[in-house]
Amino acid sequence: MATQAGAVAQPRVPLSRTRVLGAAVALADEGGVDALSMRRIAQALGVVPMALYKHVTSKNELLDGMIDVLVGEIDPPAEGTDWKSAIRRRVLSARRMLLRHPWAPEVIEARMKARATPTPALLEYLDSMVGIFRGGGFPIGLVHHALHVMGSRLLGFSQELFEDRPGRAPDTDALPAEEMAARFPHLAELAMAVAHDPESVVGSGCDDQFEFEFALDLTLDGLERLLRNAS
Amino acid sequence: MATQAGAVAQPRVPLSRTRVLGAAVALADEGGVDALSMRRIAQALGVVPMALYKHVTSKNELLDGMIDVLVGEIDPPAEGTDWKSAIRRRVLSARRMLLRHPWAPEVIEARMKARATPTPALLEYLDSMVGIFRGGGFPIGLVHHALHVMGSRLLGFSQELFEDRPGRAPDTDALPAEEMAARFPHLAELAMAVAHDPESVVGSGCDDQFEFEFALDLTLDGLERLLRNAS
DNA sequence: ACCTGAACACCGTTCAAGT
DNA sequence: ACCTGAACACCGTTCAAGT
Repeated sequence: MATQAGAVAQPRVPLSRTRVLGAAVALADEGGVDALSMRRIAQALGVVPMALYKHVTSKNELLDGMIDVLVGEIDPPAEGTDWKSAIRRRVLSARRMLLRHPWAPEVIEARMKARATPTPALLEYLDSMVGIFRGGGFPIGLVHHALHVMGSRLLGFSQELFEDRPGRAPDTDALPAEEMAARFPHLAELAMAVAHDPESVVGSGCDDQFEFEFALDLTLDGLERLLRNAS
Repeated sequence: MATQAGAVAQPRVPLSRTRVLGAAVALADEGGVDALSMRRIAQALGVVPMALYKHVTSKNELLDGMIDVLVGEIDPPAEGTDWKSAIRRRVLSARRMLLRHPWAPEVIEARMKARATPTPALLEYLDSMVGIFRGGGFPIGLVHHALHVMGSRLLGFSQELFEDRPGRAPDTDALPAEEMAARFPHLAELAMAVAHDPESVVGSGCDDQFEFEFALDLTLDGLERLLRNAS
């Protein structure tokens, strides 16, 4: 059957920056950041690798774009609440986004180290966060401190060293449990206590969501105290 | 001039795991994590690439080893002080280590996501930190919370989104200053205030060391308050 | 038994040749 | 003018051939 000349060679949906970034995010969600390559993104889109460079100038710029896609997934600030619950809600929304994209902290860390300035969407997000603090009566100098205190928690992650990593293969250098307990007695005691804590989720060891909110609230309470002393 | 057969072909200092890790850390210190490749480490050591695999089973295992080298640079815990200043000193020592190796957070983040367990040296470090909290009278459950609250600050970094990055080339997508100020009014106000703050270091914008300690102390004060309420 | 060169299966990106 | 195949300069790691 004959088709209109030229039409058959084109992809059904024309390539666009949005489609490239979408495919990249999907690839990273599936296979982690190691699975992300220009060639594989192209393959997923049914396109020759060089075609991507029309919509993205380099892999680094692609990573920046992916960060902005993620920041776009964070809920806009709530209207008509106090600063504390507005910040709290927003941070928890950022955290939900992050749980969908576990590769994000690593990419954000890497790109932030390389860039002179956060990406545009990140600037917008930070600007709005600063606006919430200001609206809550924070003097500008205290806002500055607050940003440092919140650190990466503003984006929903706290760079845990000890995350639950279910389903991961045991490390090749892992020690037997008894030897672990002998060498790291305090960690062993901690693991024991957490495992028997009725508050924590059964099987998973510790309730990450609870702990995240606990740390977030401690931080916010500290800032609230500073605000009271300042005014 | 004749030399003893075989002697001339050997490197003056025989290769060892320590030498491999040392060369890798030095390479990362110089050129960042992107400059780190097995081939380049081998070149720096005057050795064929495959020779490294005698002392290191893979690049990932090399990265783990590098992390342990860094953790080894953190000062041992101070004796005979209260928990608060012991933790504080140790964290500030970790931060000094980190300032010598700016690539560390990215590598730690990446490896921690990939491994089931922190590296052995990191476990030792965390165990000792837990020991300090315990020695200070913290109930084990509160130690658990404390670790989550401290998060990455235990290792001296707080994953700042807005670090000073002097000497970095301006981003290709950077906006002119006036447009920046218009689009991000709250950040502009903040930048202005920080620039005029007599407390901050001239030229650098904000005093990172001061802000780090400020955030650290706020966190430690929060934990101290929890401890008082618990006992 | 040890060591290592060549090879394999990838990368990101340039560039010139095609339409 | 646009698109793209081949090529370039790299990767980490396997493996077989050398000693």
